Amino acid sequence: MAKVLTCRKEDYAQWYNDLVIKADMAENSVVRGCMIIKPYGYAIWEKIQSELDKMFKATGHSNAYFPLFIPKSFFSKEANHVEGFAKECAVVTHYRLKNDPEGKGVIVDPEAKLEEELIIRPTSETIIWNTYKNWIQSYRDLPILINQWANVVRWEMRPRLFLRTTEFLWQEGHTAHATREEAVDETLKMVDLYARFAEEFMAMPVIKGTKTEFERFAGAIDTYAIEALMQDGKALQSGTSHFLGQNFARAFDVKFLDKTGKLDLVWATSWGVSTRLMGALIMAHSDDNGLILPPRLAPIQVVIVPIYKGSGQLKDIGNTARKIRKDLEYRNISVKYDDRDIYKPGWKFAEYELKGVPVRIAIGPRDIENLTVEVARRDTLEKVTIPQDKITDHIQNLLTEIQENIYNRALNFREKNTHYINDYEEFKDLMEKNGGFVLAHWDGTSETELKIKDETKATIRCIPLDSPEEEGKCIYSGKPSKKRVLFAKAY
RNA sequence: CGGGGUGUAGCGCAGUCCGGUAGCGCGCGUCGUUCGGGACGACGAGGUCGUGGGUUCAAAUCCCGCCACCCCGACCA
Repeated sequence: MAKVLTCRKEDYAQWYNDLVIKADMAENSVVRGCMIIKPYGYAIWEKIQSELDKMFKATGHSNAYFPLFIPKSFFSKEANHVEGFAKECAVVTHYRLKNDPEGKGVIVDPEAKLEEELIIRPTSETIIWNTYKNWIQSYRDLPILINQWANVVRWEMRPRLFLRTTEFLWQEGHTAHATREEAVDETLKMVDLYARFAEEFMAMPVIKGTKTEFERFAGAIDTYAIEALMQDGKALQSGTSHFLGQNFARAFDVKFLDKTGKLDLVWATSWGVSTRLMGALIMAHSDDNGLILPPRLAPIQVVIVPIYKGSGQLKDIGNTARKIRKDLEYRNISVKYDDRDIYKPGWKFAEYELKGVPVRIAIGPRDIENLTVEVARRDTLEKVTIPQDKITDHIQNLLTEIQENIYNRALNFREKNTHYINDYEEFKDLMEKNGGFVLAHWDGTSETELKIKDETKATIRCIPLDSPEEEGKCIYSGKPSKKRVLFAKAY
């Protein structure tokens, strides 16, 4: 088969780039760092959105929409928050263009300067808390459980398709609560929800944990995250949920009267996942032939390819194909029958493998004669011949099996690449060679964390929630430690 | 911002050293033969050579300036 992708072994980053483009998911735009999400890529994002949205609603959240522009002054209200985002904000200073008097196209009209600059949201805490101030007076107004689907802009130094783009799509939940406990519960509930989504829909095992002070969200008391291991041994932070304490309520003066008539600041959380999940999905499962999509997120779950000579054969095959499609669609399986005459079967096989379609059915004259079809699965590339009257059940079971198989494969990979390390030399050696997850003891100081980062490029991805209490010594400083933390090189 | 590289047809590139008709592969269009793992033939369309200046009879090619993009680092969902 003709190679369209760079091999993973040869150059993992190049393989990723090739795949995103060749599978027709996205391309770079004329604006540096901003991508064009193409229909096939967007269809996957829509599946992600749709499933998450159902989960948010099932946990009591509603969608709303807040503005793209945020007054500059809002960013000075929460000190840590501005420090975290100031370096990467796009700023709107003018609101009008005019023809260049010297005839060189258009220029920014200097007379149309804004009194106060507007910041294109890098995240919406500030404008949302400024709004919540007007919505909240009493404990009866709480909780507020809102999510928004939006685009945000962060002026990153080095963009990569899906993984780190200047503009990206995401959802951001922003909730307001009467008590600390309730807000903490919400934070945990949402990180659990993300983990469940990653594992059940993306077939991607994740580790839940809290971030260290150094890695924490700007303005948060606690940041919880899900971390996944990619095939090149690097970690990808795939979702975060922040307990914001009363920081934003304090910054925007959002108070409420409790049942006893006492005035108190409101407790906050925020949580989000972004189009970065697309990158995670690609890197968690795919191979040198292309994308491998989990059936639960694949826009096309089954493709039917006819193999024929002449229009007579195509007609018989078409009738069989359409009947199979109808039976599968009846069970809510999405099916594409590709009878385009401009491409040969071999071309189509390669194309749908590149695009990660979980199951392919091929029907040729041989099958018409024998009342069979050929079924190929994308995850293992295995092909079997199945009687036509068994096909619907077979496909339905196969989709479930593929979903489980790619999850287990990713889980096995992670287990093989998760190491318990007690020796710093061993740690350095591992980070240099294979990467992967390392569980090691840490003395809890940012100083040690930073030194390890400088020396090995590995960072503390999280302090895993399920990490057991255990007496140990910090891998770097030798000071006592009670818990292992998760180290990895990260995206 | 530091280091490296690249701008030539939709895409990938050669041509630049040594100035002289702008080329190759893929893709695209028409027609025909094909079709169980990326088919083949014939004909055809398509380029301000990133940009501004300079040298020259003549510039993709030499000289000077500018711009853009990519890769490696610091930043990051």
